[in-house]
Amino acid sequence: MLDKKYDSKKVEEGKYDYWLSHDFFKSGDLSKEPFCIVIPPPNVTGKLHIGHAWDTTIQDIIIRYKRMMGYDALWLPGMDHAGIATQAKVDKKLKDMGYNPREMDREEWLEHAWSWKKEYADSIHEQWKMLGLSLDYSKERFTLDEGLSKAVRHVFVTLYEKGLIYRGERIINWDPEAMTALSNEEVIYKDVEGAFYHLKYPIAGTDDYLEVATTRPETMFGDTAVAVNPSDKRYKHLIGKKVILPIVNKEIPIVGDIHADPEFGTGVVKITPAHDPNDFEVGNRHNLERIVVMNPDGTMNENAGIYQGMDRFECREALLKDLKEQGYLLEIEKMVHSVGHSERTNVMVEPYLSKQWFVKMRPLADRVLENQKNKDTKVNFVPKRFEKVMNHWMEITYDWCISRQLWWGHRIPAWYKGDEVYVGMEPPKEEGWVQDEDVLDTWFSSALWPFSTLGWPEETDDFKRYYPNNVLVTGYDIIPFWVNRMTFQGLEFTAKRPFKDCLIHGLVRDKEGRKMSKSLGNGVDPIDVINNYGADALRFFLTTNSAPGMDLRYDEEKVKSTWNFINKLWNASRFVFMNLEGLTKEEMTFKNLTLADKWILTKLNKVIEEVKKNMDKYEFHNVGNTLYDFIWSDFCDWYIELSKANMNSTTKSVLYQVLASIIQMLHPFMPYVTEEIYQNLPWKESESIMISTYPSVNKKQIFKDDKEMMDKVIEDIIAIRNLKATNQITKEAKVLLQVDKNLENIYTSQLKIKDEDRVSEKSEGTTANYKSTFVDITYFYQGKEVDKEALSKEIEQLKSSIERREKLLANENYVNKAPENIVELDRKKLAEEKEHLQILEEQL
RNA sequence: GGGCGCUUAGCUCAGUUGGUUAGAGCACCUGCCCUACAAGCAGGGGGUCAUAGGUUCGAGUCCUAUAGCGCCCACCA
Repeated sequence: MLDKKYDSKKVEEGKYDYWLSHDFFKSGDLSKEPFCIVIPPPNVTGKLHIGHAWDTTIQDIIIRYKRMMGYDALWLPGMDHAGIATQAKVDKKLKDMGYNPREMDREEWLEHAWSWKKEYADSIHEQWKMLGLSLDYSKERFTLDEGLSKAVRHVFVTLYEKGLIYRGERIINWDPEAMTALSNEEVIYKDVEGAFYHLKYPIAGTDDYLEVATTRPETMFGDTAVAVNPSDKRYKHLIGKKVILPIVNKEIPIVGDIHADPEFGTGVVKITPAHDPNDFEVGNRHNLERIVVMNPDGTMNENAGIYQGMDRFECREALLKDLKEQGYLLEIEKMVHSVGHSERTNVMVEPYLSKQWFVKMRPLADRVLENQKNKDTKVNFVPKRFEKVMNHWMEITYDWCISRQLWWGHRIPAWYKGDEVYVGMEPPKEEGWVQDEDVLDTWFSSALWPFSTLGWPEETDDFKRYYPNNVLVTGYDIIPFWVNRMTFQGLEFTAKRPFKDCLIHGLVRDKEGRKMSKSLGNGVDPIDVINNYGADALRFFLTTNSAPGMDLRYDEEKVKSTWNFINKLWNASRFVFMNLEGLTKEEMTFKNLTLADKWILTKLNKVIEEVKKNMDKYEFHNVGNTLYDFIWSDFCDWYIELSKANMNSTTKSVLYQVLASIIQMLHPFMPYVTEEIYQNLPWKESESIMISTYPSVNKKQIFKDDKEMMDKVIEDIIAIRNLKATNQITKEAKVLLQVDKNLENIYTSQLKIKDEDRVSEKSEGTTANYKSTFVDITYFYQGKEVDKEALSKEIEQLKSSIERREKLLANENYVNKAPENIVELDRKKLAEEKEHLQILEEQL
């Protein structure tokens, strides 16, 4: 028997190990249809946050549902090495321990990184366990595993051979803190207060000068031209002449280039080809020298003359001071402009000329755009609107910088010997080749995740069986980084979409609607929530409180109310068990069903239908609301109350069936408490609820007319209770009750009418009467006259509703154009309203 | 500049191809310890669905415009 109160800790204890030890999470039953989800691999950098809890719970709901629906469900777990993020954390830890990570031997450093990985992987496993995720650990992968590394090399080599990977000197986003290149997606633009510095660049051989406006004066050591627009009348005549670069005292040409916008700034742009992507292009058009003026750590190099060794921002200050003193600084115009910051280290990104590896994106992206036109092979986004996000990215994407100057990652499979380059799966046999020091962008391996985890590039059984994955679940913020890249790599290498559906959810926000962040300190640790309310409450809260694709506010009050719901379910189960004690499968009977039995069974079957429909559409909030309402209002408030007055073996069987179905439908959302209740059923179809069969609609248990009749009886009872409450009719009141014999028990039990209070004719006191199709009830009590005002109000409302409906039905347009069932409903409703009105008027 | 989302009860949110009198949780008011549950039960109040037009027999839902809030992408010498 269950305890009096739901205790999440007690319920959850031991269950996960029980499921694990019985291999319930394992996939591989070849007699069933396969269904596969691969987990978005969390970074091995720290604790899972509440967003992970949301993301993974959605997946667990889907996979548990499919498992109960008879699929061979594989949910493949794994983690991501998370290059920059992990390396930064490991470095910090080493520094705290007193080491200088950059002076360490690469191999030695990697040992530290692997031990870090192990520690955090263990902690992530622990959190998955607490969340109750039914992951098939026998198939767990890590992005740096041998198999996945092989896939990475294979992809690199193949793309290289196809000419879709190349090495070149380009302006890339440089993170001076992590000292590595970044892709565009890893740069976050933020508005910062800066200034437009107007500088005087004297025109050689004259007393005149050009006014150049720049936000980054420290890059002037790399200036190799100034540009004006060829159509700009102010400066046209100067093209071909030279200006003298202040401080440096070097002559550089004035070139005409459309890059210079006459409307912007002064119309004169300094050109620094090694420190700006646009200037790089201008440089290419005019054959300009590229001068790098900074070191990888963001300090100025030898080209900066006396400023060498200063940090880039220090240099700016010092340089401006000198420019001012020498009369070259004309004006400081304050302005807010957006500046790129590193996603990981948050430092300002430096556009930097550097030799890196790139993926040529255009052909890969075009393939995705083409495929998305085919409804049978496209990735189906849920909600649909997110497809636009991917398509737009595919339209505007440019080459992906994939090399990273890090140690933690897949080493680039390229070897150099002098000017020769070799790219291959294995190192070249001959002596003298040196492997590229760099590793690949983390997302390069993540992009292969849906298939590399299944053994690809080998044609493994798993790959053939579980690919494409059925659904990928992730947040909309990850679409550019990951979803897009999986899609083009999937199409390129497997000729298939990586997953059929892509279910997108939003972000978890705090109670005020702010994004959760470390700096605000408003993050919520899912483990704390689990400790306070249980994993089941957290899971149900997360997955039933927002529409697909929308953000979710974390609100502890709602978690509490979820806890209340679970406690309600718990107590309803207790009630059922108290009455079912010893019920065997053989004793189950559905003979002589009462009106109430038929009503709840009909409702149950409607709920099953509704729930399945919404589960299949990933509309989990609808499932949650449907079940909440059914369990609390229909089952607890009505059926259980009704059952108390009529507890026989049929009632017991109905109680059993409804409860069993309820917990099965709730199981994907609340695995622990439903398992606990299931284990306490007097008999059960399977060892665990996890492997039981999901409820299906039983048409024989649908009794439409009885259900409608019962609905009216319920309406009556509510109205009579209302009558009693508004008139303060006490328990002692006498009752004159006329009711159909078959319904008598329902009315007397639900209205708590005792036999001794019943009278057969008019009695003393004030009277209050309620009459309907089924019942005519009069109370005789001590107190004020019935409040006729309320009755009059009700009559008025009814009259206006009747009038509205009559007008509607008199409208030929409506009757002719509206669907018949809608019109029919109005006619029926009108008849009922008229009947009701008559009854009310009699009472007045 | 381009795209997307939101605006519904005091608060947080649902509302799926247009169709009964627009729903829930929390909060609020009244009355109840009735042997599943007081973290509960019974009853109740509360919304001109951001604004203005339009389409339609019928609009919270579709179209157009406007306002406010938020997000993404691009640009920013």
